[in-house]
Amino acid sequence: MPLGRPRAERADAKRNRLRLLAVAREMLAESGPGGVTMDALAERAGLGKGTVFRRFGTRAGIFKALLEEEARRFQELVLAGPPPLGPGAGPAERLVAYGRVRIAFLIDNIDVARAAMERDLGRPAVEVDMTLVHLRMLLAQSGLGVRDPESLAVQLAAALEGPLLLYVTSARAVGTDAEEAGVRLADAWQDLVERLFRSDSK
Amino acid sequence: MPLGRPRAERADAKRNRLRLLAVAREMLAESGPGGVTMDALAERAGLGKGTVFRRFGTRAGIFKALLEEEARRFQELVLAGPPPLGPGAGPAERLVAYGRVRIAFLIDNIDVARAAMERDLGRPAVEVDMTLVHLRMLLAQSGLGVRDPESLAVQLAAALEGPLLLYVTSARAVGTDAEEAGVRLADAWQDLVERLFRSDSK
DNA sequence: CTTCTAAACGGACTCTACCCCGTTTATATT
DNA sequence: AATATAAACGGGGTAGAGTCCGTTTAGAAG
Repeated sequence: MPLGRPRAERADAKRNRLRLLAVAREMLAESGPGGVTMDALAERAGLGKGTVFRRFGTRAGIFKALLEEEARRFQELVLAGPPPLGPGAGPAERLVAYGRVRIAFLIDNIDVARAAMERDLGRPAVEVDMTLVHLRMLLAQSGLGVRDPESLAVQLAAALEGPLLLYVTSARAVGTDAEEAGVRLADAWQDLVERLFRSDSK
Repeated sequence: MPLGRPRAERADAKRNRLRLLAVAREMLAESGPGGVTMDALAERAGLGKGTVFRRFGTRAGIFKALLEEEARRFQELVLAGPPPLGPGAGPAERLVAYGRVRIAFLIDNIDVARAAMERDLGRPAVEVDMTLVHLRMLLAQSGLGVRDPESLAVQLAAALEGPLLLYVTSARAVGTDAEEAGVRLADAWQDLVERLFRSDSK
């Protein structure tokens, strides 16, 4: 009497989902995010357009899904890998390490990340939540006497991801810039975190 | 021999620009951002669609323009109004005050702000730049030994505006939430700024 | 093996942002 | 006033996201 769960994903549904993601990755590699249109994706995957939308809800949904695949890998490092990224180091150190890796990740996938937000602001998706959850945890462990840790986590998440998504990209016309901008942001992030922790001389 | 400037805005162009903004405000009031379509706007203003696009470049451009009108008013308060928002108070105090007012502003105009970004990420527009410029200035005055003030300003700007644009809105289905979320964010912002300044015991 | 039903499928349809380019007009110049 | 020209205008055309709903199918139950 399986009433609890909403019944497992049907086999054909799963097959098609994976196929669509694979094809999307191909198209992405060939012609960038702009080249991935819903029609083209459907046709090239040999499926109907309706199917694509039921599976991913929206165009941005496809990019979110792609991003999550990537992110899962590195989430494991965060949860169970070696310090300072994984457990074992102090909160401040881990925050800095997480920021550095996260920034690198976003720069590598900046096109996809931007496409994942487009036309779909306000639905942070699992993607962003990952950062949020992690920051929350580290802040809780930190022993800082924060008045509202939840809000601070939100702000720090925005400080970490926002600049990449909003600013760096616009200057991307230059090209190699992104690399350098990433380094600067990472350093600034470290500076910010350290100041935050230094302020608590308790 | 006026070669320097690109020749002033033509009279008819200006008239139409103002008319379009006025009509857009009307439509916004009547049916929200979703109700403002380019076709409808053009028709109701008695102009061609092409004109709308030449004037504002993109749909988001219209909302940016509306936002700027609003923002100009309060920018004056920042630059020349009474402390702590205006000059006269210390940098930390002014940062806190700016954040509070800015958050209130964004909450009041959250629909428009979101519409101004939609489909147009990566072009922060004058809107965001305002915050950036102001933060940069206050940080410079602060005497904090920041390694890279520019990057920190970017991060703080994101911390201030990002949460509104990304999180609050998604939970807006609830309704009255926004009000309360704004207060929490403002308090958290104050906390963040104060910690930042406290850390520098120079 | 047959039946049944929820879920998946497909593709025509709609709705809009945005482009293009031939036509019109404001304004500077003579 | 006549002329020249850069800018503005209009609105039909294109493309792509997202919706709808009738049809098909997986897979559970008997």
